[in-house]
Amino acid sequence: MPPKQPAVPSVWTRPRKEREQPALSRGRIVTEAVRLLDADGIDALSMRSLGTRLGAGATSLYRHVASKDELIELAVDEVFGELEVPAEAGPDDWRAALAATAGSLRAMVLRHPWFASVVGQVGLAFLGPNMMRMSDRVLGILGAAGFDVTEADRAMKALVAYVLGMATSEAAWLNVLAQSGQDEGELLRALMPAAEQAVRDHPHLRAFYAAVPRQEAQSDLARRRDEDFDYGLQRLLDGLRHRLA
Amino acid sequence: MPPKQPAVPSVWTRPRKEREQPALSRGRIVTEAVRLLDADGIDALSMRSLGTRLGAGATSLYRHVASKDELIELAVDEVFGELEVPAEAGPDDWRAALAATAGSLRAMVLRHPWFASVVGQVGLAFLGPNMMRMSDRVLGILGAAGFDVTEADRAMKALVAYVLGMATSEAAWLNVLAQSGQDEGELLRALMPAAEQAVRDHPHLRAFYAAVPRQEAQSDLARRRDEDFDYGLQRLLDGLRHRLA
DNA sequence: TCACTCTAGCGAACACTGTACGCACTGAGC
DNA sequence: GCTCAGTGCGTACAGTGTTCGCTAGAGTGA
Repeated sequence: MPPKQPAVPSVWTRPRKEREQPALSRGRIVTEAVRLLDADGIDALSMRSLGTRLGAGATSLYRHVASKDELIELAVDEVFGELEVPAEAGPDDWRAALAATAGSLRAMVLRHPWFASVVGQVGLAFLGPNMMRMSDRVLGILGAAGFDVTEADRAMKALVAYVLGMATSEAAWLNVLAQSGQDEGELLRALMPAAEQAVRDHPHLRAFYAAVPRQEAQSDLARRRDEDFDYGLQRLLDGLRHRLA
Repeated sequence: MPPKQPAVPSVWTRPRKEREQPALSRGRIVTEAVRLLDADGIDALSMRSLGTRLGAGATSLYRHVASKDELIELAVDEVFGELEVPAEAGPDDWRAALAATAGSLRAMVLRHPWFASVVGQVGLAFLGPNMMRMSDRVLGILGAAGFDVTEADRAMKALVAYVLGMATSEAAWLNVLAQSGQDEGELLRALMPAAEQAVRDHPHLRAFYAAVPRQEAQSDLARRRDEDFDYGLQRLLDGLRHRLA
């Protein structure tokens, strides 16, 4: 047994585990889970690893969280809190407002690459408060643009599906990239021979591969991804505008 | 200890494991994996459960497959083999061809609901032969429609992103539905009170909820999903056509 | 026929996983 | 002081993916 604490503990010699508040809480757990996921990816998240990060045992977490699946749902909604959606828009700037929303959503996914690997499991069936807030705003923007209720809902679903689909595949590529430990250009060049081999019997794919420049700086690769994303987004917005006219 | 086998085994009492051919093969493993996934979902797929289904031990699989992740990638590409893409199309029917492709892709995902939960992990970084075949054809259709190489690639990415995003969220909902064991209408009605509660502070969401009919037959629910999917698809195709004009 | 190599399959083992259960402790209210 | 609810944790269980070294048989060449 260690000796008893002095009656008046100094700031330097206070008990290591200062039990100020309940110490563990849903909020703290979820925040730390997101931190862990961001840093080390989905495979690194285990109840034990998260517990030790919080200075707690693994099973203590279950007092605040029903299961690992629920924890992940909470982490997903936590991340949705970062989303920036214009509070409202008029019939003239709905397009800009939606584009900004889409950009913010994509950036959110790319900031948290693990998001891609769980979005399919948790689906959007789980309706966290943050996600509801953003849905409501997007519906508002579309309503102000002139869409009726059910069409606004469909337009929103389409936008979200496009952005998540696009960002998901980007994030999956970034995950591969991170695990390879290589530079993006290096990795691309390393994969090139296999790709050229596989593409031999596919004329259109081959034509595309032939057209893409062989050596590109990192910034060019990133810009190309931005353009890829923007292209489809603009086509979808064009289609929606055409619907209004 | 069970008694030894008789010296001359009859047809009825021959060793259970008749070793005809190599018995295990990459192909057989992948096919059975897809069957298992379709029947019992992603959580039911373990190397041991798959092994026993094939009348083999878990570790035997590793002679034919490098890891569980690789197995899943193979299963994904196997499923891509079901995709039906028109071999070619002219400048007048590219839109119909793309719509058919999109429908086939969506149907494929819904036939294999586990697909949604792995598509984010494996991404589209993995380029299996079946997926390359379909990419090549889609690029061909878009090229014939009048898009240049890089724009065709962007259009294809957008289409696939939209369809997968949409189908993924549908499949996730279907997964929840299947696990609940309830009828879709029942489950919706069961969730309604919580949804109305959560929606209280969100006027636009509330308006949408108010507009959706309370009691719908299963066929109506399915038709509504089809329409949701079609709406975004048509908007995207509109945007692409507008780009050509 | 023998000896040799090669390979598919397997059993045991390892390091982990998510989670159920019951005990220990703490602080609040009476 | 006593009770009681709530918080944390140690142990345990059933299961995971994967490694390693063994076995039994097929194929090959002499």
